[in-house]
Amino acid sequence: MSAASTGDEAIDMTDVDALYKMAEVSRVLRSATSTIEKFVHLASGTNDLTLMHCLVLVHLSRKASCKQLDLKSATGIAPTHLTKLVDELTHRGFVRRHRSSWDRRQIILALTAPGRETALRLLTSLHELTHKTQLNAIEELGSSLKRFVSTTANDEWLDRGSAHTNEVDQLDRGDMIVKPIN
Amino acid sequence: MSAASTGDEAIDMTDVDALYKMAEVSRVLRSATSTIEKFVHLASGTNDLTLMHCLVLVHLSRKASCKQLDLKSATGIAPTHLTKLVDELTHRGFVRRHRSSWDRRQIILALTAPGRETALRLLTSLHELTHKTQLNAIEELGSSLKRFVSTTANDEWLDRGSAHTNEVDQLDRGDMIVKPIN
DNA sequence: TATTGTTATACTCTATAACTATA
DNA sequence: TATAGTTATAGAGTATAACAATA
Repeated sequence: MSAASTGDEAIDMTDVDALYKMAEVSRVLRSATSTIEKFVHLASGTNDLTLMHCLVLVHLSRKASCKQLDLKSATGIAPTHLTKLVDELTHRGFVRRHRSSWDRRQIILALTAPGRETALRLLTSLHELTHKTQLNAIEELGSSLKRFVSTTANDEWLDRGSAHTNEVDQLDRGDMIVKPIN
Repeated sequence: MSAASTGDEAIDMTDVDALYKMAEVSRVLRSATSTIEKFVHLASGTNDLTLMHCLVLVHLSRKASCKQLDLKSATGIAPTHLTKLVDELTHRGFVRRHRSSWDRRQIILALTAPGRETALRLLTSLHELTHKTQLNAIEELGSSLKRFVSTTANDEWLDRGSAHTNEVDQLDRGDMIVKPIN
């Protein structure tokens, strides 16, 4: 109920309202996040898994195994945070960590049986409860914001180039020899 | 570059992609936030003002004075955080805090001359640099997310009613007798 | 030297609870 | 008792820098 919703919707929207909207979207986003997290709570039994935990679980459930590097680029989670998330998931017995014998710098991740079950239950919940409309809503969402950001980012005022290091992940085989660590 | 963008845009979007999108939107939102914050940095001279600081500044610049309670409901900022924000803005000399003599529980906020200047410079920057498209993008954004949240929130699975205490702010006069505190 | 991952720290915003002062 | 605001704490996620191990 910011000042943005006091009359002529998108027509008379002033610049000020952009600020209100930003804050509102940010809040609603948290709300949506916690909604999804509730699904995982129900699916997993624990109440300690966040949206980012879900992301990791779901991504891993799609592949037999996955390099941590690919997980990073696929989810966009900061490496420093990813380490903690995998720590916690490993500690809960959902994920196993291996070290690649091919390139010993890399970590290979794989779900355990309970981890895979949990991920599948989460996906089932999401499938039952989300509808095309919602998915499309989220879809539009991302592109809308990206439009906003890219337009302003190219402006003369902002010299500092935004370090966008988005690389696609495509090169995971998941069939190399690995050894357990943790 | 999540797994969501590997082919048929919104058509073949699976439930999984909702998760990726959520995380992506969250990240892009931060990006947009920092874009706006750069405007304030340029307008204010300091680099220590966040989007929420902007919100407060801009909201205050629209009224002669403003109850903190109204600021809370207008911006949606948590009371606990609002205290800190106003602390900082007061410390920077942008805001003055008064105690209402009418209801001595309430705090009345007003911009100082530098604060008002900064707010106006910020608004000018925003006006020059944002376009209708971007504003509409943000507008759609909020409603999209809200649709997602409200649809899932009414589900049988989630019993805990979301405590939505959104009240509109309309009752600030800004012409009552106030006394300085800080 | 460059890359992968870890550790540690600081920061922003939220949520909660306990508290003061006032109504 | 209820309301306005403050304080303190914990949490999630990000950013950054320093570091180890490997390539």
